[in-house]
Amino acid sequence: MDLENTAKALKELGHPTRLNIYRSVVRAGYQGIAVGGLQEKLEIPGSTLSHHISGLLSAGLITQRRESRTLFCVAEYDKLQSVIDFLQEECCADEKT
Amino acid sequence: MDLENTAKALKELGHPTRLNIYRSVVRAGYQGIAVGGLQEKLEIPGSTLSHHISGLLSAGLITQRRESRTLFCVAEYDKLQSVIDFLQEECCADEKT
DNA sequence: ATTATATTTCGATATTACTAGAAATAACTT
DNA sequence: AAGTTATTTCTAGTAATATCGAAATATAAT
Repeated sequence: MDLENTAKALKELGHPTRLNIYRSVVRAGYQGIAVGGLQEKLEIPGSTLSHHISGLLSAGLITQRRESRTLFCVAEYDKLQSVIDFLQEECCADEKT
Repeated sequence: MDLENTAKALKELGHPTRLNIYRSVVRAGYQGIAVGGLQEKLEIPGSTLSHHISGLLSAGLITQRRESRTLFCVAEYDKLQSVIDFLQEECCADEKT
C-alpha cells in the first residue's frame, strides 16, 4: 500500500474514540457488531458514532453488512495487515545495503 | 500499552508528512538521520519539520542523539512494535470465547 | 568576541476535525 | 399508510492541527 493510504488509515485509528470503536469491531470477529451494539457498549451519541464509523469506512478498515434494519460493522483484517506491513517493510533498509 | 498512548502514536503516524519523516528515520537504522538530512531529503521548511519531529518525539516513536551541532533522529522500534501488538492482540477475541 | 551552522520557538493564519442535537432517511411491522 | 426502530445527514459551535517566515537559541570555529 502507498504512503497516502497508509497515513489515512493510521489517522483514522489515531483517535481514542475511533480506536476504541475499531477495537470493538475487531473483537467481534467475522460476524461483526451492530452500530447500535457499539452505541450501547461505548455510550457514544449516535451522530458522533456514525461520524467516526464513516471515517473507519473511508479508510477501508471496516466494512458494513446490512441485516434488515441493522447495520453490522466488520473489520477488514487485510487492511490492517497491509498497514502493519507498510510500517515494518522498510525497517533499517539503509543499513542493510 | 494502553489505548490512549496507542492512539497518540497512531495519530502522529497518521499524517503523510510525518509518516514520511518516520519512514526515513526507520530506514536510517540505529545510527539515525540528522534533522538537516531529513530537511534536505524531504524538502520541508525547518520550522515545519521541527514541529512534526516533536510530534513523533512526544509519542515516543523516535528519540534524538546530539553530535555537536547536529541532532540525529533514531527510531524507537520497540514503540512501533507495541503499537502493532496493541492492534493485533484482540483480534477476534469475542469469537474465541 | 564574532561569525557560521543547526535547530527550535514564536506568532499568525488557514484548514480540518470533534461533538452532538435535531431533522431526515431506510427498513420493517401492524 | 401509520408507526417503530436503526442509522445517517445536517448544522453549527468549538477546538485542534498544519504551515512557514522571522526571530531566538545552542554549539562550534576563527
